[in-house]
Amino acid sequence: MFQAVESSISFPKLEEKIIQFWKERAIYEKSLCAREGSKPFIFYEGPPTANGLPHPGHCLTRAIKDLFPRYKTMRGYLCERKAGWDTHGLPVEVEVCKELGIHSKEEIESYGIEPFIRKCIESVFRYTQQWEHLTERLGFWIHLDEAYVTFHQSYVESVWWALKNLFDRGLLYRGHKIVWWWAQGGTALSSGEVGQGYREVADPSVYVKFPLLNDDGKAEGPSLLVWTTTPWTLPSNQFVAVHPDLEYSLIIAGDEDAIYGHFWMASALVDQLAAKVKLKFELEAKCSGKDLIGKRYGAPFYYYDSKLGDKQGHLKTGEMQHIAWRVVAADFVTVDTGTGIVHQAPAFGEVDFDLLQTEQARFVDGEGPTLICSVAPDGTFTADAPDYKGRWVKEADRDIIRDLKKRGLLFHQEQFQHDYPFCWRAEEDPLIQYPRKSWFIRTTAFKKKMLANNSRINWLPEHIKEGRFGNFLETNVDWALSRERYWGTPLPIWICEKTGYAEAVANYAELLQMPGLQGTEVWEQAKKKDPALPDDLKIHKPYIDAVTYDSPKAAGARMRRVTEVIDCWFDSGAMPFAQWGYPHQNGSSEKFREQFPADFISEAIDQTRGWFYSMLAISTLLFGENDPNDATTTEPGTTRLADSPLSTLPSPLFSPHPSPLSPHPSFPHPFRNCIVLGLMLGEDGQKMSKSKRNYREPNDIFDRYGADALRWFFYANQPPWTSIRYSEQSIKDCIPEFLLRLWNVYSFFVIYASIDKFDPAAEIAPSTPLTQLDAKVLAAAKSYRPVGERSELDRWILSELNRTAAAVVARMDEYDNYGACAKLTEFVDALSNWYVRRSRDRFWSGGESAEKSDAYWTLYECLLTACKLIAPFTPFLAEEMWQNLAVAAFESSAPSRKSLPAESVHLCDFPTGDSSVVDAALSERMALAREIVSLGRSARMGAKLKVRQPLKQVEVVMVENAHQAWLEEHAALICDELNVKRIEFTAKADRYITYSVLPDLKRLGPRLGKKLPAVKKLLAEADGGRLLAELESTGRVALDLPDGPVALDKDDIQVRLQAKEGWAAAQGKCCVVVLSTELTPELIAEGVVREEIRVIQDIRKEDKLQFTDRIEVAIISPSAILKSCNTTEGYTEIIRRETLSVALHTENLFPNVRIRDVLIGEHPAQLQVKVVEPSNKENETRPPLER
RNA sequence: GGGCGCAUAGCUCAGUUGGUUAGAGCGCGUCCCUGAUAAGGACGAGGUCCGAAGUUCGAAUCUUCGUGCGCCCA
Repeated sequence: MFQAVESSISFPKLEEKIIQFWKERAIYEKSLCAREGSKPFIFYEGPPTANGLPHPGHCLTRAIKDLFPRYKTMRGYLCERKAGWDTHGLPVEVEVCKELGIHSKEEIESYGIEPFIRKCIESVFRYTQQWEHLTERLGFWIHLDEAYVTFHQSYVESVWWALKNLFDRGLLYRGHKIVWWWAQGGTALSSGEVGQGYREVADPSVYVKFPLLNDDGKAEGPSLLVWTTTPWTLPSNQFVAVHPDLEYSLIIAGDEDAIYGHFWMASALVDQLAAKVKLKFELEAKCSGKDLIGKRYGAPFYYYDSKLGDKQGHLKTGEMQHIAWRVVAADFVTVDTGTGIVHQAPAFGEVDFDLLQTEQARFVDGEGPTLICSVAPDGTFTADAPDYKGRWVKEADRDIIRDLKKRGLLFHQEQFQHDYPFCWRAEEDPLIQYPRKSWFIRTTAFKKKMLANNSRINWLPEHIKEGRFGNFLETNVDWALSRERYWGTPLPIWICEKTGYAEAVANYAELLQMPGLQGTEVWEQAKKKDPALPDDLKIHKPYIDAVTYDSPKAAGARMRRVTEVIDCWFDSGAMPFAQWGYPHQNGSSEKFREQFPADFISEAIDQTRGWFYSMLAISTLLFGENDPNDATTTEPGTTRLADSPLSTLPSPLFSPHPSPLSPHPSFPHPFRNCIVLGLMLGEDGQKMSKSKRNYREPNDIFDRYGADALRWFFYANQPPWTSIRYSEQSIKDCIPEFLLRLWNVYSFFVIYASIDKFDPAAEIAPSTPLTQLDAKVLAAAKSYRPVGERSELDRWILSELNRTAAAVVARMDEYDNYGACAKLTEFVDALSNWYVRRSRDRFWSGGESAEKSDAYWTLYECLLTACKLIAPFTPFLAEEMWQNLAVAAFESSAPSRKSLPAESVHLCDFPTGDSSVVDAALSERMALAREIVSLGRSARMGAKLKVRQPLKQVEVVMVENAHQAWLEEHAALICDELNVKRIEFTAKADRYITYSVLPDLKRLGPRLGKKLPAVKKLLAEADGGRLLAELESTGRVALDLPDGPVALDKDDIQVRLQAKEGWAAAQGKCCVVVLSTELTPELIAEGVVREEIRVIQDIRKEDKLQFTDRIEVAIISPSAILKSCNTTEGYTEIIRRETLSVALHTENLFPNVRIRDVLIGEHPAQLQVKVVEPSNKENETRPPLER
């Protein structure tokens, strides 16, 4: 038997109970064991950082990550879920700095790297507990206790292995990178930090003349006019850039008194500049940008002139060319601002630097231009620029401009408003772009492969593939890997202090084997001093920096580790193999091979250039693809300047550490399907932020509404990739809309099943295997009839059930949770608002009948299947229902049974739908019946006729009569729902309606084209009835258009019905429903009887009577109709039966019973209700009286 | 500044390959039904489908431009 269902349900409480149940019974573990040996479904967890508190956005990610593994597990796959934590990186350091009240690198160093790093470890796990609690509370099943952690030695060594592989293949090299540099703090800022610091400022903007040189190197003729907002970069000028396809003009600028300039500039900007400087610009000549390329000009400052002014180098083509102060071509030159001639100082701009590299590549090695930089890392001029030595660059702007003016090079000067980044930690410090030595991964050499890999990934939404992610790969630049920081995976490269020879080390053990090893005692002593020090720290800074060994290249020289750590995105991107400690951990090769690549990952869209990229790049570089024809090529201009002597690129298939993945896996890897989630915004549409308090703490949501409500909100309210606005109301609404509606059906079932002692256990033989408790199992029950023998309503809902299951499976297999949820919502609505509603009489009927037991078996099956269907979505509710409907139902008979229903719904197989039970025609017909009912109600509304008032008849006019016969057979159902005596289907009903004939535009559009509007007009104006008659007799409708006749057949047109005025009628898409409004005394009396029943039932409820309590009723009224109803045998019998009254008194009131003044319809009455058999145990469990 | 995305009812969001009267839920209003009852249903009001131009017989849907917002990158 079933356990009684609480009348008021608290989902949060229920969920806490279920969590305990899962834990005690180890259900998650069992769900894995049950699938041992099955096909794997591979999931990767993108590691979150636990040094901040989780917010609702994290719930979304975790909810989606939970859904598909649960679903796939129920579909029979083995889906292991290994958690992970991202622990390195700048955000951690920033948190610690905040805590310590410091922020510069110097302050960190004076605090001490060793204690600083220990603080980092503490910080990383500060909120672990909250994260773990959230994970559990949300119902996200994942192995937290086996989580991979990016700072663990095993993990770091996997990263080292990967880096050594890349290094040995020449893919990891040293070069320069232009970074946003905080000169005062001596630190590069990450792009996120730079982005925070933009503000609008006015900077000096100068137009400067660079005189062109003739063949003798003399400045005689015109100049080039360049524009810049950073005068301090002019001393480091190396080139100017023009666009080869733009038109340039040679201008003489002056007024009546003098000529102020003779220069080239882009033609498109001439008028604008002339207006600005209020001078007359006389056009002397025009040329194309191409014609300027290669021309030499005089450097704006002399500082490097003596060394480089006349210096030439050999081009790779064999010719000679000057290496500096030359016009070069560049696509990035525009005519938006400035002069179309762009000053290039490669030290202080990324595009400028790229251009320098392109130039370098044209020259023979060693003969090309090198970087000019007259600024020191602290942002002051070096001795290279003696006039300004030691002065802060921004502060020197004014004097630089003055100097240019003095030398006649300044053409114009103004203030320029633009956005410029400042340091977020020191608001007054502007950032400058500055070159730093950096280590790079040569990802550009794998661009084609990454694109090929990407093209085979199933991205959701699809536009990510060609859009954001594809574009990002197209503009790929080498990955700047190193960070001049402290808390991160140390770059495992040791360099000979004498020769510069470098080598990579794959793991700690390998390092310990190195000749002449020294420095490990630093770690050992620290550990001795503090045994609590985690061993994983020994391969971190500062300990690892102390480890040195003999150089193989120079006797007596030491190999020392480079000081940098690496970008923490490399850590997380290495997780496909690093999570197993591959290749050094025992068994890691097998594990890696088995769990690679992932079938499914999901993160938010901000991970496009983060985790999604780092995973794809690392996997593509390390594991490639088994395609011998796919040679890699280096794209010109995209590689960085390499300091390392490795200039030739070995094939990526070559590896000194052969991969155990042999042959190399096919693309895509390391992930096949990726759901890119939208960002979750706060209640106000802004980014969620703690200080704005525009969202609620996850725990608070769980306590108020429950995890199922939150999950359903995520899955069912919108496709997961739209940005979701946190909406408390929407989460709340999920409860009545879905959870509670299903719960009500479930509770209805249990209430009636208990009253009627519907007991599946008593009917199914002990030997029957019960595990799945699906239709096949239920069929073994004694009173279970084959679906085909049941009523239409039963067949219909079972058809809907199986159709829904098939549809949900189809959607979920395509990772479309939103579509799947829509199907589930539709089914629960059908079950609740039509099946149960229409079956209520059968459940309420007394005694036993085949129809009643059909209703139980049907609803039972629907609920059992539904709780499996919703299990991945709302796992708690599903479990609660299963525990009662399946587990508790068979508990009492358990000892005698061979098998029991699955211990948990999450151990069940996911229903896929039985197509033999699906009846599409029936679905269509029932939908029609529902529409007729809906229209009937609408017509009643219009005529102000309450549903409780019975009517004589309803007439239904149909557009098509295809389903008429079926509807006639089910007239009773419609009559009952509409409370009418008779239903009539009318083919021709010119009395009630007019016909209009509409063209089928989809069909006729391509055929008729421009004639269509005329056809539309003719049909609209014509008499629909006449056209239909013509169609019926001739099979077609002939129309005379101005440009010739057109014939339409039956398929070309659609018929619409329109109810005429004056009838209680309502029209829908395919029919019109007309009510008969005539009321006879009998109908009125019946209406009164129904009113009276409702009033008595209300009182029963109000008095909290048991369902089965018998009552006596006394009613006294001056109303003749009421009196007559209450004394007419036929009516009193109905009243007594429906209200379980043993007697209906109309003469006297009872003494000592509450008298109620009520309105029965519009008839006043005094009414009393008295229980005749007080409720007791025996009474409660007794079935209702024979009624 | 560049790339990508979004913009539909008061709110949260759907809208399949272009097709006739653009939908759902909530909220609001008017009612109804009711022993599933702190549910359920019907009806109504509420729309410049962000704006402009274009393609087309026909545009919320396709194209171009613009505006606003978000993310990523500068």
